[in-house]
Amino acid sequence: MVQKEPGRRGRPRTHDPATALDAALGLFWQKGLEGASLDELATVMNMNRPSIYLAFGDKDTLYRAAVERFRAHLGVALNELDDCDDLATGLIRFFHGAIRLYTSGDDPKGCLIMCTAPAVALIHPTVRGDLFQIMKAIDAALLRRIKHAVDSGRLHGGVAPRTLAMTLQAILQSLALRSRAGESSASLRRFAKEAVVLCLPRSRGE
Amino acid sequence: MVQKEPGRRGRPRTHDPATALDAALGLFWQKGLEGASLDELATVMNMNRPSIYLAFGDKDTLYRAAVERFRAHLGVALNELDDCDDLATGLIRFFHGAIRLYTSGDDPKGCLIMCTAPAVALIHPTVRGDLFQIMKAIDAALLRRIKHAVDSGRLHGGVAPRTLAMTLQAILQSLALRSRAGESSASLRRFAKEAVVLCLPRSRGE
DNA sequence: TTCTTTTTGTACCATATCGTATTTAACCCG
DNA sequence: CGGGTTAAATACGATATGGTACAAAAAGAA
Repeated sequence: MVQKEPGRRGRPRTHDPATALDAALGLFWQKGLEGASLDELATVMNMNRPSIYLAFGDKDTLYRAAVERFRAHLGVALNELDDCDDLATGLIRFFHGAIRLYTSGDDPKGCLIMCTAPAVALIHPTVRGDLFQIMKAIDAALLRRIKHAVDSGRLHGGVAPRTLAMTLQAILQSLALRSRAGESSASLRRFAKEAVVLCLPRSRGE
Repeated sequence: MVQKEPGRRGRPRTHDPATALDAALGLFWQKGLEGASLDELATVMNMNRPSIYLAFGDKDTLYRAAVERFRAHLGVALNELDDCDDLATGLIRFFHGAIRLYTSGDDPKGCLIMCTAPAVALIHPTVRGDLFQIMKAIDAALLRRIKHAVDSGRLHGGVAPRTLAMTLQAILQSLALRSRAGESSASLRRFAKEAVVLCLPRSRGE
């Protein structure tokens, strides 16, 4: 019904795993790991519970898959930094893209990862491990971009690039938390723009 | 058993409400609102469930009381900023105090508010409102201190104080999330120290 | 002592939850 | 068409949960 792989045996699945995972992601995003029940998940995924278990494993595993998918979205947004010569404008674009994601939909939900994973991090050590790795990966991605700007002479290396990277992620995390708390996207955009100016040492160009 | 107020009628309570609330705070801090069951709460509080309801209301209300108590702790730490003439050293002290709080105990738990409230913010609008108000209050407290430094000529007013205040809270929030994710307190302390240097425009004194 | 008041403690209940055993359906291949 | 294979669908079960009714206890007041 959904797709026809010729060599595929047995009854065909009526769902597309990717869209089903996206639906699960949406519910986890809104309600968190513990707030989303399997019944609700089954509803939004258009699957019954046994099928979920067959396709994705138990609830924790499904949640971790949703987290990984969300992380991939962020990774794509991070790569957009490379499309921009100027680091400052690239960062502003990245932050504004994040704000758009965080405040999309009926009610702003912030970041699935930063807003829902910490709550269960101490109960689910694997989730905590995922969270730690994701933060480190974001640090690394920002650091790579910063070093590139320093090497090409467009950024004064006055402060440790590592500290700058962590501060930029702090801003990203704050955007995530604040949007979930209900702060307006206009306020967040203003903050992001001015925070970049605050944090970036003057580039030689301007 | 705990205290004898002369005019008090009825059977005396065997628990101290303040210490019971602290115990509940500890469990919510570790497991979040949904992860902490009433049975566990009753155990750590040394109360049975009906007594909890009589003293604190339902689970959500108890959680909000724990959040308010934690916020008061942060408020005290924020006031320490006034004890220090130099804003930079005051901020570093404040951040280091927060790190000490976030990484205290057997396993680091981060910030009760920033790490557990966002997960349920969309399900419990009152919690989201509390979260919003708390963020605004922290912004305001930092802003007040920044303006004071500007007025007394110790801080160059190059960037909007409001943006600086929000950026400083972003650092605080990042300390909360990162400590919960398992980052070492040594790394966090280094970050906090260097981030303050990065964010604060040079003061005239140095 | 007896009554009133307030808290404690036990028992209970309706429901929600996660997970699975089992049956039924849909498709490919021979 | 019939056997094999895979997934869907129904049903079930064991347990956990939030919340409360009710009884017992401990104090002051009369």
